[in-house]
Amino acid sequence: MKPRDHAADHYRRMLSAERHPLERLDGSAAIVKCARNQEIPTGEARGGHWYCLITGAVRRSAIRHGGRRQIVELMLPRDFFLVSETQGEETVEAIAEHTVLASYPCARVELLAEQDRQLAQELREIASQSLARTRDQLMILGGITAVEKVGSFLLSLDERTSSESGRLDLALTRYDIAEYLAVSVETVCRAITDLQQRGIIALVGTRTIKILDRGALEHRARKKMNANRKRLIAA
Amino acid sequence: MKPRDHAADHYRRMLSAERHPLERLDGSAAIVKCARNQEIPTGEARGGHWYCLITGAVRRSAIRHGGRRQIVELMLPRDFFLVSETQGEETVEAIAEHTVLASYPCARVELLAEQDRQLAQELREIASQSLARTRDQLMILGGITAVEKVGSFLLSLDERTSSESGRLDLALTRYDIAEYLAVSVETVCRAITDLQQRGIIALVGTRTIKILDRGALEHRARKKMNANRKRLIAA
DNA sequence: CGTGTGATTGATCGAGCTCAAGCTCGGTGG
DNA sequence: CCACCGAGCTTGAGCTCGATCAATCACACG
Repeated sequence: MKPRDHAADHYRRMLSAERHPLERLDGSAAIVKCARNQEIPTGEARGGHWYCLITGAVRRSAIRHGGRRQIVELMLPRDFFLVSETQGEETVEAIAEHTVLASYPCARVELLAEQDRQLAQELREIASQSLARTRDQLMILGGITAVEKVGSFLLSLDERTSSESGRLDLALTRYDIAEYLAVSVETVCRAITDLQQRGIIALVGTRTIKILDRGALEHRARKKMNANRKRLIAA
Repeated sequence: MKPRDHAADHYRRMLSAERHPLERLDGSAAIVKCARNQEIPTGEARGGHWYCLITGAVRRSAIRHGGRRQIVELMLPRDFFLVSETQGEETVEAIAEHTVLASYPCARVELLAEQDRQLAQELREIASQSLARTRDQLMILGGITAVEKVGSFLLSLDERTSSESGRLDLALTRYDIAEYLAVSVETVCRAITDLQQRGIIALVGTRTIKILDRGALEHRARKKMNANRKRLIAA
C-alpha cells in the first residue's frame, strides 16, 4: 500500500528518520524517483546537485577505451554524491528499480555553507566519505584472485548496509558487480558459486546472500598453494 | 653545490614560483625534507598536517590481508595531501631520495578557512583533486591486461608531470609501480619491455622513459577485440 | 507461448603469478 | 684497487586462473 500523493512526504520522513549531514536542508530538498538504468538528472542549476540516496542504489560509471564500462563509485542508501553538468565522460545512473533520492541544489548548499560553519564541516565530511568509498573500491580491485575481489566486495557491501537481519540484499545484477570489480560476469558467477560451495556464503535468492563465515571472506582465497608445495617437496 | 643554511629558502622560492592553493600560507609553511622510504611526519598538531609536495614523490599505502602492500595514492610535485594521526592502517612515505615538502598545520588552515571564503574554496579544490587522483588510479587498475595497466599508468604520470622535454622521469622503482598497479614486479618488467620492443616507448635510463606513440598507449592492449566489435556492429 | 534479460556452467586458451636464476650497479670493507 | 655484497631489474619455465566463446536455464512480460 503505497500512498500516492503523499509518497514524497513518506520518503521525507525516511530521510529525516536519522541524523545526517545536510539535515537542516531537508525542508528544501526535492524528492526524486528514478527507474532502473535511468540517469540521475543533473538539474539545470549551476554547479549541479547534491543528492542523498534514500532507497535503491546508484552507480557512477565511465566508458573505457575499448568500450568496456567501469563503475567508479557505488552509492547506497545514506550516501551523498554530487552530480554536476561538467561530468564529462561519466554517467550517473540508478541501479535498482525503485531508487529514491533527496536533491539539494549545489549553488544553494554552497551559499549556505559560507554562512554556516557547521554545514561547511558537514560538506567536508561528505567529501571525505566519498574519498573513502573510492579508496575502498581501490583496495578491493587490488585483490589478486577473483574470489578475493568478490569476497571483499561482499564484505564491503555488508559493512555499508545497515542490515539487521544477517541477510545481505545486493541491489546489483551480476553485470554491475562485474563492472565494479573489472572482471567478467562469468567469473563473478563462478566466484559466488565457489564461495557458496565452500560454505562461506549462502544464496537465499539470486540477489540475496547470507554471509556464513566472515573470517574466511576477509582472508586468503588461496588454497592451492599447499597442494603445490606438497607436490614439489614430494618430487 | 647546495646552499646549506639557505636550502629552505631555496625550496620556498620554488614553492612560490607559481600560483597554487594555500599560496597565502606559504609564509607560515615549514619546509620538510625526507629520505627514501622515510615516513612523512604526522606532526603533533591536532588533525595532522597538510602537505604540498615540492620535489620527489610520496606514496600512501596500506597492507592488505596476506601481507601484500597496496599503494592507494601517489603524490607528485604540486600535489596536496593530508597526513593525520588517525590514519589507521595507512602509511605515508617518501618514495624518492630527495623529497621536499611544505607543511601546513591542519588546525591552522581550517581556522583560517573559516574566515576566508577563497581559502575554503581552495581547500575544496584540493579535496576534489585528491578524489580525482584516486579515481584515476581506479580506472587504471580496472584495465584487463598488464600492458594496458602499465600503459595508462605511464600516460597518467606523464599528464601529471609538467615535463617540458619529452622524457618522463619515474621517481618510482619497479616494485612501487607493481604495488600501485596490483601486479607482480616481473609483470611490470615484461610489460615495459614489451612496450619498448613494439616501439611505443623508449628507455632512456632505467627510470627514465620517452613516450613515442601516445595513441598506441591509450588504445591497444587488445587485438582480439576485432572479432567482438564486428559482432556488436552486426547486431 | 515466444522473447528478452539475467544467471549459470562447460571448454578452451592465453595472460600473469610464482619460483628460479642472472644481471647491473653503486657502495663498502679488506 | 678489487672482491664482495645487496638492492633493484630482467628473463625463463611451468602452471593456475580468468577471459572468451558457447550453450542452457530461470523467469518475467507482452
